[in-house]
Order: sequence, then structure tokens, then C-alpha cells
Amino acid sequence: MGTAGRRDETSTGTDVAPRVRRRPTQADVARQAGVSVSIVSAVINDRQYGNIRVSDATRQRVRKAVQELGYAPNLAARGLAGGTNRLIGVFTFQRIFPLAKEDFFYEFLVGVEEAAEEEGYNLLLLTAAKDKAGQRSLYPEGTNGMQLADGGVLAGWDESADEIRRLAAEAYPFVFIGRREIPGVELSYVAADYRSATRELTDRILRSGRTVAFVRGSSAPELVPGRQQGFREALGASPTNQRDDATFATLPPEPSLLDYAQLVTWASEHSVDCLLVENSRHAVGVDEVARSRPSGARLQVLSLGGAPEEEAAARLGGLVIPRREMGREAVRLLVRLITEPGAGPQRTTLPVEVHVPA
Amino acid sequence: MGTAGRRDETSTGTDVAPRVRRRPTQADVARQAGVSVSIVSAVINDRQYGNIRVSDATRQRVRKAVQELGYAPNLAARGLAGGTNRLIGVFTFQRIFPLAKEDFFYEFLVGVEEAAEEEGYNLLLLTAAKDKAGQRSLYPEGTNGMQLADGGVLAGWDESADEIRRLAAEAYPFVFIGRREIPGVELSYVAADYRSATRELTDRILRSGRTVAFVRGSSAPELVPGRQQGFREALGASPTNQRDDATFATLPPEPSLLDYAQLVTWASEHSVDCLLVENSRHAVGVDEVARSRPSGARLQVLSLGGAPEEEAAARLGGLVIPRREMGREAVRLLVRLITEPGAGPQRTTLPVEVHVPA
DNA sequence: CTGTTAGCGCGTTCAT
DNA sequence: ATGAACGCGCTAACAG
Repeated sequence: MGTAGRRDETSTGTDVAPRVRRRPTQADVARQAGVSVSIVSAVINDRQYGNIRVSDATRQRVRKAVQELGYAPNLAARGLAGGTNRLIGVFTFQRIFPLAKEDFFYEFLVGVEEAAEEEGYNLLLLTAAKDKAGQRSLYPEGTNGMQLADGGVLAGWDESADEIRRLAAEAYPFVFIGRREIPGVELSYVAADYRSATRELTDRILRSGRTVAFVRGSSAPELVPGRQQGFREALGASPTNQRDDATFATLPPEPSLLDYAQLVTWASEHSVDCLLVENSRHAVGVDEVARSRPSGARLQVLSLGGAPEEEAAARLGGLVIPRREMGREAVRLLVRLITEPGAGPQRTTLPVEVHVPA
Repeated sequence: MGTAGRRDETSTGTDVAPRVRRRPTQADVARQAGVSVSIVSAVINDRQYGNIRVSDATRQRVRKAVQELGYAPNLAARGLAGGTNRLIGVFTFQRIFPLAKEDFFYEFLVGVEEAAEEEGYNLLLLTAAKDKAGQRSLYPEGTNGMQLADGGVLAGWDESADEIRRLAAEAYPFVFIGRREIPGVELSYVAADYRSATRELTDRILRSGRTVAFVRGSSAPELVPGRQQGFREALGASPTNQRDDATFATLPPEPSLLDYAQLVTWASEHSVDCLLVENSRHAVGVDEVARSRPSGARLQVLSLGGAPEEEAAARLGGLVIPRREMGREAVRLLVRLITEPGAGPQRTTLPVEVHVPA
């Protein structure tokens, strides 16, 4: 039996050239062990199809053959037969690895990777997905790039809701990181409760008898409403309502030191004690400027968009966004979407920690 | 002709239940376009098998059908059939997104993503690849996890050369980031010339009449020899050879502030003017300690492992490792390996910049 | 307890 | 210019 199927190549008699050694297949193992492929498959996957029952002796022989041949299953074939490829697509409307490390996606990806590892999925980064204009697109050349994976995690700011609508219409499983509301579509997403957290933070400040202003800055649009709403709610609930002109300030998209300086001056002129800055990077910048001034020493700067791992923002305090956990949760939701096709849209809202340094 | 092949499911008459919407296949596209699958395949891959020649009109119809159906090729099927997926696998022996952002892989990945985008490849991050011990492995459960990708970029420190040998034996195209030498295998890699750079840096310091010590710290093993060699070369070439006991120091894997402090003290006791620290993070720590002491003010700390984007390390000066460019080059080499199967091992050594602040 | 066989979706050769 | 048919390696239903 060990002598069955001796030839190690499909030598047709001619052309026995030094061909590249083909990887052994289940058929090779079956031949070597003197059994059929279904037995091999059953042993390897430790499964019992229908009424298949493999004797221990056979099992041993198959295992032995596997060892001798150095057989390893072909993932592609397995995926083909199973209809799934254990791949999670990751699409960001902006570059995934931006040069500024402290940028938005990084912490999400940490969580996505962790969860994917736990769930046994590989990650497919859609980096090649660009339309003719060179913009990142879910439908480069009109075709769905995400279809390559079993499902997708999306992040970033998209200008056109159309692509997302189309994705949803195709019943393709995907989960957004960050709240997304698109009329007429039941989206799955993992959100963070910025509203409550901002409200609580503002409340605390007001209760301590100080005045506070909200500094708008460039940050992902879907985050903005929640935070401003929470801020307004706190103001409305406050017995000591603040003057309007000292309530909001806005930073340009790419603020310079001068912009920060002007903001600090503005705060001082309006007797603002505390600044709630949307963007954590800007918060750090504003704080540095403030502390460089004798007059600005009493101005407290809080970040509304810090990630738990951002050291500088953590020092300042403010909102600590659970980015990593959001990434993890997005993968979990997606896996549910993939494995339970019947399930409706999945949504999770994670709490946002309020952290004020002592 | 548009009316050919009308039925949109293989409706056998019975059982037309609300089946889960299957992903469209080439056959679906073919039916929709009123052509055969081979035509679809030819159009999609923009190829001309044997004597196949597709008319422009047909080509258009196929493209249209693809769009309408949202067709995307099945990666597994393609891989099985011997096709290519325009996918680059990325495998790191350690976690890709470590919590410490300043860690090793990040800057590499920035480059990898950039180049992949330029070359029109997507990235497959092998996150699921763990063996039973939970360790990352190229052959989890004995299978090559990279099979779906056309080739792979590897990074990180591997304990077992066996897996790499096996990968090479399979004639699977892959490129290492960082120099790798494994006996009996012709590896492709992109390296950085640490040796020359360290030598030049050391030379400069010695020429200015100062004494210098080399501080070993935890860093990727493959980088170590080059730098120490360069250092030794400079010492050997120097007319004013240094005392041996003041030449090398070693930091523990996870140094504490105390370790940094002891190092600074050591330097002071041995009249060392300048410290060459292997690990940029440690360099920053040591420098902070040194500057906090009045006596340590004259001690210069240089980093031997900084990335161009690391602000703190850049301030110190030392070696600037072109991590991003290494990532880019790795992808370029890999693409060559993929598209020109005949080509031998690809190797590039990138220059390392020496940067000493004024 | 085990063997045979039909797909999975796609690339490619050959016949038309 | 186009369609039919085969095989890639594997899973799983089915027939012994």
C-alpha cells in the first residue's frame, strides 16, 4: 500500500524536465495513503460528512501521508468550495496610513487588526480603489471593489452618499466606523456618544463657575453635530447662561501658530476660562500658545477629539474617544453581518470617557 | 440580441425561494451581455487568448453588464485557476499596528501603501495567520496564508528561518524589508546601509576630538551587525583610539528611567562626550535625562534608528532611516518579481542619511 | 466504513 | 469573432 502511486510527477513519459515541484494535493495524499480524497478531506478537517466515519487505522495512514508529503491545503480551493474567503475589506475614503501618525485612522486600525486577528479574518486594504479622477472610490471603474472581501469596514469622510447607497442596495455587508445617517438606507455602524460626553464635560465646567467656549475645527463631519449639540444642551440647562459672542470660535482647516494665538487672545478678551477644541491636534497647539503667555496661564484647553493613546491630548484632558474599541466593535458587527445574513442593521454606540486632569 | 438569455436565476421551475442573493459570476455577466464566459474573461483581463479577438461592440456590452451587475472577480477562483489578483500580501512577524505608534512597522507601511496605490495593487494584511500557539506564522495550521496574494512583503523579526525557507521553496515571490541572510536561500530584500552611515557619523564625532560610546538596545536583530560594524570601523580607523571600557554600553529590553540615568552617569564617569543609541525611543529618553542634569548638559545623544518622521529623534539627530522609501522599494521589487518570474532575487540597499543638528 | 462525483468561479485551449 | 469544454484543489452530497 505504501507502494501505491509511485510516480511523483504526472510524467507522461516525455518531457520529464526539471519542472517546478508542484505542491502536493489531497489527491496525492489519497494516493499515498491508498484511500480516496473524501477520506483525506474528512481527516484533515476532522469532520464527518453525512455518514462518513473513518477508522483509526485509516486516520493514522492519512496523517502519515500528509507528513511525508508535506501536504498543506490550498486556501484558494478551500475558499472556492466554501464560497467565502475570510477576508474583511477595509476602505477609507482618505489614505489609510497618513503621514501624520496622530491622524484619524490609526487607532481605529489598531482595533480592527486586533479583532480581525481574534476572529480569524485577514484584512484587505483597498488601496488601489481609485476612479479615473484619482479619487478613492468604492466603485473604481464602476465595479464594486469591496466585493473581493466577504464584507467591509468603512471609515473616513465621503462626499457622495451615492456609493454607499449602492453598496447597501447590493446587500453587501459593511459597517461604518462613526455614525452615518443616509436617508432611505439602514446603515450599520459603530458610533461614540459624543453628545452625552460633551454635555457632561461642559456641565462640569459651568458648575465650577467658569465660562467656556467651543472651538470648531476641521474634524470628521459626522462627529460635529453630536458635540455641538451636547455643548448647547449644557448651556441651555445652565442657570448662568453665557453671552453668545463668547460661545463659539472657529479655526481654519490648517491653522497656523498665528491662528492659535488669535484664538487665545480672543478667549482672553472675552473672559473665557476654558476652551473646548474639537480637534485634538489643534487643542495641543492652542494650549502650547496659551501657556507661553503669562496672561494665558489661567486658560484651560480641553480636547474634544483625543484618542486614548494620544499622550499630548491626554495631558490636556477632555473627551477620550475609544477609537480602538470602535475598530474592534466594527469588526465584530461585521462578522455578525457576514455569518448571519438575515440579521438587520447592526449598531453600537460606545461611551466616550470624560477626563479632566486634576 | 439583448433579449438572449432572459432568466436571471437558474430557475428550475421549483424552489424559487427568496434565496440569498448570490454574488454575480462571470456566467451572470455573460448571460446579461448575451455572450459566453470566455469573452467575459477576455474582456475583464484585457487579454487575447490564442486567437480570441473581441469586437469593440461586444467589449462595451460586457463592460456594461459588469457595471449593472456589480460584478467582481472571485479571488479564490482566480487564484485556483492560476490567475493573478493584483494583491500584495503584507506579513509582519509581530503585530502590524502596535499600540506604540512610533514602533517599527508604521513608516514602512506608509511607503508600502503609497507604492501599492501607485502600482495599482491592493494590500492583503495577514492578521489571521496564527499557529496553534497563537504566534504569528506564515504557515498557520500548515497552510500558506498568502496564497490569495500574488506575492508578499515581509517584515519583522522571525525566530524560525524554516518558514521562510519553505516559502522560498514554493517559489512564492516575496521581499523582505530589512536585510535577511538565510544560508541556502536567495532572498530578495531592501536593506539600508547602516554600516556606512554609522561609520561616517562616528568618524565625524571622532574628528571633532570627542569621545563616543555605542549604546546597544533592543532593536531588530538584523540591523545590529551593520551598525556595530560601522562603529568599529570608524574606531579602528581613528588615530586616537578609545579606551575599551568606555566604548559599549547596553540597555535592557524595556529600560526604565533609572536605566537611562545610570547610563548618563556612566557616560559622565568615563568622560564620554557623545552617545550613539541604537533605539530612537531610548535615545529620546536618555537625552531627556541628560538634559535634566547640570552635569549632563554637555552630553550629546544621537539616535541610530530614527525614522524621518519621528520628530523627537529628528531633533536629536543621528541616523535617519528611510523607512518609508524602504517600504516603497519593497513593493517595487515585489512587483518586478511578480511580473517577471524569470528574474533572480531582487536587492536594493538604500542610503541612510546622517543628520547632526547644528 | 469508504469511493465516486458534482460543483465552486475562473483562465485557457480548441473547435467553430 | 465567439462558444464549449476542461482543469485548478477542495468540500460535501451521494452511492455503495
